[in-house]
Amino acid sequence: MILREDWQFRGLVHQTTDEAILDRLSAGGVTAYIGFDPTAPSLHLGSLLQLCNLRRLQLAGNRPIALAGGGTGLIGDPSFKAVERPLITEELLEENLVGIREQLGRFLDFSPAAGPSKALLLNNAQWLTTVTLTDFLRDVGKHFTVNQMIAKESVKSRLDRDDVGLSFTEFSYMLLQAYDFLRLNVDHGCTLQLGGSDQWGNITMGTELVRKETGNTVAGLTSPLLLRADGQKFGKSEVGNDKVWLDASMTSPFEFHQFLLNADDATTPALLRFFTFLDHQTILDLDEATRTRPQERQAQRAIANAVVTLVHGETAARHAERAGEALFAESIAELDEATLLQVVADAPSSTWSRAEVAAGVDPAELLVRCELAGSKGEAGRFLEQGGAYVNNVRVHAETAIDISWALHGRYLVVRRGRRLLHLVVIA
RNA sequence: GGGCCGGUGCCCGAGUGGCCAAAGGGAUCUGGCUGUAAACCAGACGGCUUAGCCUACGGGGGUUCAAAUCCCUCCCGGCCCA
Repeated sequence: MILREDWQFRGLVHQTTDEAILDRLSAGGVTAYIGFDPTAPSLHLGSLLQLCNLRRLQLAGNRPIALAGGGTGLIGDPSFKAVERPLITEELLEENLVGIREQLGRFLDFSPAAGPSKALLLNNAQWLTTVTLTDFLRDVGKHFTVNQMIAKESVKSRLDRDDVGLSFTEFSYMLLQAYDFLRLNVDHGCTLQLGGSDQWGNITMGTELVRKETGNTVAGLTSPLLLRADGQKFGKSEVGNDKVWLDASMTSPFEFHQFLLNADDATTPALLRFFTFLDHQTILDLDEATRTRPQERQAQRAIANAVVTLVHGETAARHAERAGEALFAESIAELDEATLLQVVADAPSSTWSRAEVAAGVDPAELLVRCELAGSKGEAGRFLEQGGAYVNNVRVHAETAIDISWALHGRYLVVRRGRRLLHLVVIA
């Protein structure tokens, strides 16, 4: 499979500084980089497309560089007003990089066996914290005019607003990113930067800086932003308003799987192309399946299984799928003990004494103690609205729950809403 | 440093002494329909021992029977001037 054709089929190319870059990538031997945010101990769904792109590159014989934005994370925003770039300490950054490194390893080959296309993980703190101010202003700043910088679409909206300003630090961000590209070109022979379409302005600053400072020609390529059918940015968690993380302890494999399984029909063609490595014919067949038999959700299943397998492994993917089936399609009371435990393996759990359950449990208190409701008032609301279930049976405020409810004599599966679970183990 | 404007619930935003737990929108949550979807419809959306009480309108202090609303002060943001 030729990379150019594959990427065009998948719609991965939004803009390029030089269309011929696709041919060079197809031929192999190109060193390319993408920046990642290291302010959390895990990457999230928003990075998945870029991760896949790096993987695709490497599979085609190119060398991927994952660049952690530790420099920018360390600086943060001095005006405190932007929550987007929280201040981060060097120790925390190091910790985060450990987790991120492991996640990258699922997509990229960092082993020496990969030869010249062995992946690299770098941290821009390495050069951003050591370059001197005068060097930076002379070598980087002199190549750009403020006039062109304020014309960038990325800062224009901020400059036009009359309630918030744009700090000099934030404004300088594009120069820092340009400098990254310069260092990677000089030190590692990197000639391509990838990113989302929102990165276009920053990327072109980089290609320009490299050309002016070294005379080398380097390229930029952006991928389209993945949007949901309703125009919202894709990647928010189903439960709450959180991001979908790649770390199993932050977003369980089950939750992750469910999130993808619930993707709306209109988004599946893009998800299949962006997030899976399925061949073209399989993708076209799945498109067709979505069109003609949407209720089977074959595409969603394929996406969920493929992505969870890639991120968490095959076993986790199988368990997640099985758990969903049991939870939504079968009677939970009829599962044998081992299957039941496997189904709720991802859910938080707590241990209660036999005596207190035998004495009878108030449903509202049950929800609060299982952390499925934030307060008694909220618990009351869920019960009133019919959003509380024990062992998949809807319960109300006056429902008396006692030891006779226990599955296998010692479990209560408490659920709030569609898919928020908690397991009570009776000791 | 000076002048002017502003800081309201998760976000945006109305409110300029009592009728304010605070309009409206968005987000979120629950239910209904359905395909564990989208769209749509209905309801909820600070807490509690819930016809009541407590906590909340940047922080602190004050005026008043009564303050998100008035006064003082501090902090933060924006615009302009130096």
